[in-house]
Amino acid sequence: MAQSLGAYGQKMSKSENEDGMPDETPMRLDVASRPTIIDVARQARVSPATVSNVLNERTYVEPETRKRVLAAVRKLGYTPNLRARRLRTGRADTIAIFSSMSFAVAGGRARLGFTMEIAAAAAARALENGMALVLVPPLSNERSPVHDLHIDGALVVEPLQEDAEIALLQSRGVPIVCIGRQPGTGTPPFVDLRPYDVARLLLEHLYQQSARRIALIVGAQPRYSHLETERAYRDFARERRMDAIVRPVDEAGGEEAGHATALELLAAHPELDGLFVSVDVFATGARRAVAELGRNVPREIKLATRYDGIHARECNPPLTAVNLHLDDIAQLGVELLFEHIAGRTERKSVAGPLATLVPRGSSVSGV
Amino acid sequence: MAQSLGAYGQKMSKSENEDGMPDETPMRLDVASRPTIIDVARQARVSPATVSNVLNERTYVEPETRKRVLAAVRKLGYTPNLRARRLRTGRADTIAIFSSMSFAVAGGRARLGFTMEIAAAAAARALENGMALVLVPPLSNERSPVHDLHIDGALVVEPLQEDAEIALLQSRGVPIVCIGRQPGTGTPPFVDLRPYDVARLLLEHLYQQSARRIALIVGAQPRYSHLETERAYRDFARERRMDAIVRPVDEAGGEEAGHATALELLAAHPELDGLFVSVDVFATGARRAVAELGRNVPREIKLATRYDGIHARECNPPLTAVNLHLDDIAQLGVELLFEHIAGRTERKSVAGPLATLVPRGSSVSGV
DNA sequence: TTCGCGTATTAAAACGTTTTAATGAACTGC
DNA sequence: GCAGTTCATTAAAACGTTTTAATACGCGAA
Repeated sequence: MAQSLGAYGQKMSKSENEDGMPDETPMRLDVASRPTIIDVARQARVSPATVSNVLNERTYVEPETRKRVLAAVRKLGYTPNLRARRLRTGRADTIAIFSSMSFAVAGGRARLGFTMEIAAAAAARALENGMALVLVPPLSNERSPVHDLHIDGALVVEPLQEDAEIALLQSRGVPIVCIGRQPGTGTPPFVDLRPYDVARLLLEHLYQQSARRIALIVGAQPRYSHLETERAYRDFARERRMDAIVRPVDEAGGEEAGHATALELLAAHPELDGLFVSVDVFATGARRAVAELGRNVPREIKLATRYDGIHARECNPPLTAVNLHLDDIAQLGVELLFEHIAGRTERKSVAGPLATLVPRGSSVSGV
Repeated sequence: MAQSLGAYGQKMSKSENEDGMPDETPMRLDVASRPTIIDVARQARVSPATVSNVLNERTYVEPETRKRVLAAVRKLGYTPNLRARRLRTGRADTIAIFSSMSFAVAGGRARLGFTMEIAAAAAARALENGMALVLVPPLSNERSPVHDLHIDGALVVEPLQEDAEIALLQSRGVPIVCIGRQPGTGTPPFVDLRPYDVARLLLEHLYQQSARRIALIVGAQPRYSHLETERAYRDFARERRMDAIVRPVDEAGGEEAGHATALELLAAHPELDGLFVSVDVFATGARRAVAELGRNVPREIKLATRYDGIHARECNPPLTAVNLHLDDIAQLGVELLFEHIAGRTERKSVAGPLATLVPRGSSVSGV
């Protein structure tokens, strides 16, 4: 049993009960300042520590005491001051999302869709767990204000092999989870987008649609998805005894680069009947090139891309792609990040859900 | 002149100078904990208050003292602990961006582009001013964690007339700036997207391309842009002695609703030769409907939409639209918000930049 | 010499939590 | 009936700043 009514009870009965005369507590004349944990403690005739213990479920507290505290919390409409809590605990209740591709620059609009789709889902997930998600544009100058951002962890979308953001975050000891593995060694934990499987899925589909001479147009940057896509393609080509024809293209070139590359490719290899263009902006450019050359899609040439974003859907004909289930991916990423923030660092990676094929008019007739 | 070397100087010379024997300061064995303002003060032989004054330029401090402090800051690599600063000052160094349309749900993808384009630009702007931008998905349940988000201000994108988010924020006294005016009375400060001018611009363009019977498909939700678009259209029709044909469509219907509405509209009014579809997803649906009816675009029917997002660009033919200069809009919004946060609440609105026409194949032949 | 007086600096309070160590009541077992 | 234990609760310290009120110094005037 609890011994009852210490100093707090005493003070309490003097200053807060029904008598109209608050004694030492100065009258609250100031504008609606929020009640503090001390106000709650007074109201419930316990110490601030007990209130804290009730709210954070850190210690066993007598059911009756707990009830008094909760009643006081409700009555006063108390919500803890996050700034104070953060100072004390050192937490930030915030995670950030980084994209190694510029959020706003041209060509990046495609990526913008990808990153932002993840960001939106991650924001929802984070908020459900009482964390805010902040958007971090790429650091421009050396001495960027990003440096004194206070975050508990970071999500990094499809990082490059030598990623400046990641290096910076690691040097600050900030837990990181990548959406898509970082190439190279010492990679941070990540959600596996399974780019190899995705590429195989799309290639098998093209083959099944009777494409027999398939070329690959892929991003030139050292991202895991690009590297694995190429590996999957080469494996596929070897198994099918198909010439491997690969064109790496700088991502910054955008649709125009895809267009130019496809033109060159089809001139050099008129026999092609399939094009796997793994970056969606390249794919819309390639589709335009095919049209200009008077080749029918999908009858003469079948096209497929990876990310089923707006580019793929709005193309004409719409592009066969895969649904990567980015909202699930984002959720997995946030959960993994929370684990690492909490110090449970066992899981180094999580496999994303199986991507599902979305067959469209660019590879299937009459869809 | 400053009197020199009080207690801080004394302590200093004992514990920190070249002698290898730190006296009372316990040896720092713990892992790289960041230097505090007290460490800096010791190093510079001043009080923490002086360091604070130097860094915040709040008081005149003797040039020499200032120099010592700055040197100490550099030497120790001191950066202020934001959590402590925020507790003391009550600031959050954070703004949020709200969209009244779901970030993630289907149909909202269109809006996702719009909101996210603004969010990306706003994030960059905010960060330059030492503020973080957090993404806030729409509040789902009554008791959402959004409630205890700590922010200094909020950006709200194209709010509805009775906007739950805005009501909540206002009740908490959070400064708000809307991107696009809120309909009704008591509207928060806003960046004017000038929807009337935008609509006029597009209608004049269609007219100039010799469309003479133009109908309007517009969002049914009470957003300022929809209301003003309709007003502009009616004014335009009256001036040109044209029948006003308006179809309000629920935004949630997405492309399919646009498609259905256009079919109905063209059946009821076969004489139409122009369609102003102000919501981009509706527009792609409408374009599909026109194609199914065997009417040529742009020869027989000219199409235009408002937001030049990916939908408009990837349509076939691409849709005539306007460049709203969302990055500039975002910048203006952030600046206006900062003013209001700082208490300078004179400016109630800012006019956005003039939208510029982007003529495309949906209204101009051979573009 | 003394008495203000302006001023650069500082001591100490305050912000509102969480956490650690202490308290003291009740209970157990001898 | 007393030492030892358990356990609910609490006092007080701590987190690292900013801000307010006080301090001590130099200087000019009386």
